[in-house]
Amino acid sequence: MNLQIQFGLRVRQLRKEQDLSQEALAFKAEIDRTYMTSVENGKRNVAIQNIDRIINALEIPVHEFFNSEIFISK
Amino acid sequence: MNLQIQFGLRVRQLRKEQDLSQEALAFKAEIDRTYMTSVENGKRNVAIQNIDRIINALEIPVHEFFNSEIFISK
DNA sequence: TCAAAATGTTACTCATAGTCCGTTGACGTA
DNA sequence: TACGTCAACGGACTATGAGTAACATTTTGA
Repeated sequence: MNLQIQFGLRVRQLRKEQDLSQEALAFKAEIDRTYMTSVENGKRNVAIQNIDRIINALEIPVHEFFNSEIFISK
Repeated sequence: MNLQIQFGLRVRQLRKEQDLSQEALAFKAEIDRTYMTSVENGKRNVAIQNIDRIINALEIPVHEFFNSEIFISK
């Protein structure tokens, strides 16, 4: 389980908690809907600028985003 | 202050704490020496696979890497 | 049950991530 | 004056991420 996969899982988790569709979150983050899909599914080697956009769209501090069981189970 | 800048500062902070040169850390992370320089200086839109490599080379859990004042000062 | 909404997949272009070669300057130390 | 180490930078190059369109599939709720 690498960080790319974990990142996608965490995005999906937080998105669901906020009851947002992929499209709605993608809109907030100003990225493409299909791109968001592939990010959540761990298919993309996302760069830090897009990581930043996504985390901001999820309205959570960076350190809280990464403070999750998902990132602890190495 | 965006995540790209913050990431570079945090890498530099942890590298210094471990008394490593940029070259030594780059070697551990299996990335280019000159690339490490530009990452630390916030010049690069690093992708998550390289973020993963760098954090692993720093031998720190992901959630601890991001649990720093650097990332709190938005 | 079936239309609409949400999600997933493929395939493509183009910008840029990342590498590899080197140079320069700052800073010790002898 | 040399000498070594380290960090920053640049040019040229290749690999790959960003971004999107078109279509397929799954999920949903009435």
